Amino acid sequence: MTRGRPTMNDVARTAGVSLKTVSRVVNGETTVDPALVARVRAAVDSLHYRPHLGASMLRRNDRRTATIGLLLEDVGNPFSAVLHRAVEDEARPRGVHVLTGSLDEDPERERELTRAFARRHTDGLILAPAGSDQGYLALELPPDIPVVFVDRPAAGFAADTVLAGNVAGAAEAVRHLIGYGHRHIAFLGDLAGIATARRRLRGYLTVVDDTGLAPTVVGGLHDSAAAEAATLDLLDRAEPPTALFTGQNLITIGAVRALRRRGRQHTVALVGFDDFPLADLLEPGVTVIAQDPAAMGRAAARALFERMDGLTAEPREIRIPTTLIPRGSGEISGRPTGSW
Amino acid sequence: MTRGRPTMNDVARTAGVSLKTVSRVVNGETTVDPALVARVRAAVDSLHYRPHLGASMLRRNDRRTATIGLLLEDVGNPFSAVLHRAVEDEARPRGVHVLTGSLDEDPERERELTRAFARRHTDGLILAPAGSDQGYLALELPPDIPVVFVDRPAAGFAADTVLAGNVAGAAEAVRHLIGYGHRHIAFLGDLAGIATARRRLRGYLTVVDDTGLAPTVVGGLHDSAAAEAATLDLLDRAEPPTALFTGQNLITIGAVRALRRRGRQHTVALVGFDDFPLADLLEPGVTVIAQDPAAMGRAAARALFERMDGLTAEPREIRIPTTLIPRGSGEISGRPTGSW
DNA sequence: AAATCGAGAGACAACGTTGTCTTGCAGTAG
DNA sequence: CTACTGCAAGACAACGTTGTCTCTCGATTT
Repeated sequence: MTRGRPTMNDVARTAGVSLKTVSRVVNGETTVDPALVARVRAAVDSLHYRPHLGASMLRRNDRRTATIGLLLEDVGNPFSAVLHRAVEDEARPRGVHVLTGSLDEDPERERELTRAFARRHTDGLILAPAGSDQGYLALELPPDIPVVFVDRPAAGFAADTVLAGNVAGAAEAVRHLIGYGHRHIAFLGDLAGIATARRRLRGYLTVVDDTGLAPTVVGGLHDSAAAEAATLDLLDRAEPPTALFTGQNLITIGAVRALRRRGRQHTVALVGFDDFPLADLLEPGVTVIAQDPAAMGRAAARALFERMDGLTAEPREIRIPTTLIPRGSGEISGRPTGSW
Repeated sequence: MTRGRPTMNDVARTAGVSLKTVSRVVNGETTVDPALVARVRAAVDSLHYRPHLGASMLRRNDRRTATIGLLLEDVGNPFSAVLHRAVEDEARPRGVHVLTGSLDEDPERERELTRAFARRHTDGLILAPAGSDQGYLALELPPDIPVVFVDRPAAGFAADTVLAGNVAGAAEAVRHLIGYGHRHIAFLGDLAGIATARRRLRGYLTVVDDTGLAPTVVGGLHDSAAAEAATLDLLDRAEPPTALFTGQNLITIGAVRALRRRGRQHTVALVGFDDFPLADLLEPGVTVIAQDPAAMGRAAARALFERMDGLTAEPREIRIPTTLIPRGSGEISGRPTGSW
């Protein structure tokens, strides 16, 4: 009674009723004498009683914690942050809260956090896989808690998956550049271990092959500095590409920096995968294949809640289309100036 | 046994030992016969048993949930996102997980989420207040769960507070502009209800007053579009300001857009409060007073953990200094060209 | 007026785990 | 050979709540 926070028992004693009656009042059951309801309410207020969700959920039949887990690459990066926010907005009206974690491309951390969330009995899990195999989920997660993959496909575990149109978006970017007369288009991409990076490369290669062009691929770029160096290297070659397609946000920014340093930002075309703030304010504006992280988060959350509500159907693959936003850098002509 | 997930009891039955022995093994107690430990381990593996953290924490003496709450303005905006990430990084080595929520400047939502987290028994709470009074915390939160305020000061509730040097940073910005010869410096600020906005205004007013200049203040700007309109209005006046000091990220971007539309980006100086990505790649680069959201998150998390570890001391105010980063826009001279 | 019914309120067990106490058994001292 | 010590392992209660069952008492039925 004088220890920690007050319990239902303390309230019952104060109100002079039984424990169970307090429980009924707190849970809004209607079969309680209004006079007793008032006494209980008064006791609750005077003691500042708050129900203990953990104890309640232990005893309840449905065993819901009203919590979901959300594991992203890095909650601090803009893409993940916007996706996170969209998930929160879907969860809010359902009274569900979100436990978050950043994986930093670390498969071990992915497994570790998955296990931690399972111990906490989150009701569901939205995961942007870092590792290449999610087979462990069958062991770590009890069979009744649903999973939705987002941004990246999973392997070894079947579940709803929400993806951007990576192959299609990349193909569109390359076709766009070809439309402006480019014949030598270089691709700068992220680590080959990342599934989305591979898909974007595939989109590039397909179009380049179909058009009979020669591919130029630089991979393994994971940050802005590496991308800048790689771009400088490309530009300094004997036969530099006339256009760049960058596979990711930070790579795009590194490429912009490199183009500036060589004063080539108005002569070498650039299309980047993934939009970023202020892309329109640069000189020239940066043409991008925009993903829609908010739509991805919404779709993932909705799919998860459908599963939590008992939907049993074949795992679905939900594709969120990308949009090409022309802003100038992608509309630089590839035909030699005054060549005819 | 055949229902839901396996419990310690199921493991005990499978291993042929008592429930308590399983508990001891799971908790790594050393007073168990190695042979039994092995039997229990095997049973755990074969059943995929995972301990139920909720039940455990209900019974345990320390009653820790190893969860903290983090309530920010909007987990999707870059400032909050980076701060969130820093908190996660401090929490990770302690095995603590983070429940997040966005307040969207809504005091009611602040209170609602605070209450929700209290029911979940988070061990601590980091809060960027949306409302103007946090007196309710004394009622909603049990006395033993510590709170740290971040980014904005609280009222009506004493606790550690981590703030950026808002007044000092704003003053530095204005002095910087004055140093470049400006006499007519306009301030564009956020909603007056936001404490940080008021502090930045105060910094501006103090320096302007001390220097004997006349203030020009436009307040109530909360998004980029409003800021752009307000800036256009200022520029179109008979005697437009020669320099702008913008009180926040989105306002700075709106101002950049407006300056471009009037072609004044190289003649009107601009310093913005709060850094943003790519500010260095614009033409001219945008001079900013950079906050350090990562340092703020780290400091808040550290303070919280100290309190959770039992530190009892007067509430502290921790100030994270700002840095002026000159990039061009703030170094445009305010003296009429060729005037002497 | 006696028997029946229904509704409100309490007693009790249970959720899955850990703290405490007790038991049993081997090893040691007297 | 008996009594005592020490330690591993089990029995039992408890954490704060809700599901289920039972009880009481006033109201309705015949």
